[in-house]
Amino acid sequence: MSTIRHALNIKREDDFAQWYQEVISAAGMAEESGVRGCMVIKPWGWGIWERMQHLLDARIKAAGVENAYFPLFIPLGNFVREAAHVEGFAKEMAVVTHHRLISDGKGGLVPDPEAKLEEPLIVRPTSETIIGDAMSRWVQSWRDLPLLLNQWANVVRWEMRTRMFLRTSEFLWQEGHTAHDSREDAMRETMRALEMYRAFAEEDVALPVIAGEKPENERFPGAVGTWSIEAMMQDGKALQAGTSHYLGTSFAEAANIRFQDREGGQQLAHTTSWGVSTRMVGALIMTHGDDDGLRVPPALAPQQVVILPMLRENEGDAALLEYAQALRAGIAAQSALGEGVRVLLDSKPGKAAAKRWDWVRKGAPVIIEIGPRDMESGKVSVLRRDDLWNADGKPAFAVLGRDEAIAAIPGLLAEIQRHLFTQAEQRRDANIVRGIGSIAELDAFFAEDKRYPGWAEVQWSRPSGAALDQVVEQLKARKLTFRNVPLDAAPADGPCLFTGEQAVERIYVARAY
RNA sequence: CGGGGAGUGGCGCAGCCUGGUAGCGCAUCUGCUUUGGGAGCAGAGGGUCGCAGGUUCGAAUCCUGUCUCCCCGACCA
Repeated sequence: MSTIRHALNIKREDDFAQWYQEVISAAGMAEESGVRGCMVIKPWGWGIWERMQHLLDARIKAAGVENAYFPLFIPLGNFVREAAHVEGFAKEMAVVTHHRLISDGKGGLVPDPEAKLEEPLIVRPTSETIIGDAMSRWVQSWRDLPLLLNQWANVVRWEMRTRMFLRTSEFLWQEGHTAHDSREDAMRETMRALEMYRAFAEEDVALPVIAGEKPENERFPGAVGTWSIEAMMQDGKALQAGTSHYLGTSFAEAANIRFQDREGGQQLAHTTSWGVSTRMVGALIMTHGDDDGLRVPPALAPQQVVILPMLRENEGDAALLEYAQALRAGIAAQSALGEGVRVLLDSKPGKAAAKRWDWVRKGAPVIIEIGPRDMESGKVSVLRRDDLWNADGKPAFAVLGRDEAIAAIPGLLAEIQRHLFTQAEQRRDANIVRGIGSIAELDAFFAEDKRYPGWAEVQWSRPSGAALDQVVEQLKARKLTFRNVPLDAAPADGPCLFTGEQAVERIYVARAY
């Protein structure tokens, strides 16, 4: 019944996976690189990641954490010291074995057998070991603690199955690494990072998340405890959007991070690590994207307002451009969401009506079109990307006076930011089921033909070891996973869904990326 | 890494079975027309058919290998 002609050729409900790729391509975010699992991030995708970096970096620094940079290559011997950690990553490691190429005599190049490295270098999959090595030198006394470090870097994990932004062989992230003089202080930092991620996701990415503890089987290799923020995508699947780990003293033991305490004794430091990656861009797409492309929350939009003058390639253009430039200057002088408004006057050749759809696909929050008639009457036509269509299937332009529009921009951007969040939050909350009392009810909720199964919050007795493995197998047979134990859940008040014993807490069950 | 599918101008595809020096739509460029909204008509440019071998007088097409992508599993942020 819809007369809307969407900006994309594929709808979410027809093929969510294809739609996801179409958004990335149509919005000019990234493309294939020819190297397995690696992507070229194009300016619009990079601009969004840069905004994420900027906002998250400010939060990291505000917590007193300092940025540093550690090498991409890690000596193999350095890496092997923490057993569980190594076992977790060994099967997906890229290894450098040579430092020179020679001609193969057939016009090609091969690694020079004479130039074999004595000790292979691994390409970092994460930097606990190499940062731990530095920490062991930097930490001598209790006065050196806490040591709070972060680095922005690329890492490589040789993944079997890759998807742009969600799981690439090389990805970009920040990894925080901290060392503390006590379990309590390290735990405080672990939870601080988790809360920082929750605030970043919800306030900046407009991504509603559930912060909680991962079950034992989902812990980071070598960690004592792992916490995550989990977000629901538009196909109902869960996506882990950030993690924070309390590593206990095992990494300190492996790297020999010891300090002299106030009484003169030697103690092992307690360490943490926490990270958010380019995967967050994938979360943004699958949360805010629609059948017209991406919708970028204003806080993350490289350009928040795009002005499109309706140029005619005639003598009237100069006056129209002047009118548009005055609008641009007026908007640029405004502040929204705590920063100067980022506004672009797109005066490249081409019809405004055609260029409009490019910016719709990119998801610029506000698009303003100006024609000669607008100019004559001192008006502009404003289009909100988060609310694109009128009931009649036409773009929902609002015609405002130019000064009126300039004054309205800060409030409009804040409203779009809020609207994207509440829209996602309502969709998520509408698709969480509580009070599931049996496996049969769980199966019914996740029935195959249901397009949008969402999540189930169930009560459980927190089994461990083999008992947990058994439950995990039960879920795996249903393509389900445990997500996390939410920090703010109601106390358990019934039997465990899996063991029948008294439940001790609530945990989310969902399909996951 | 196992099973399935696919790589042909920027994008989407046809041609392959039955070998004979490449085609369509969109996009691009030029001209004319149009001009408050995703323009119309005409013309033009652009591809050694993923890569490497092989069969053949001749390979996008047949054979072998290899790389990359997509879907489903196993694995993982």
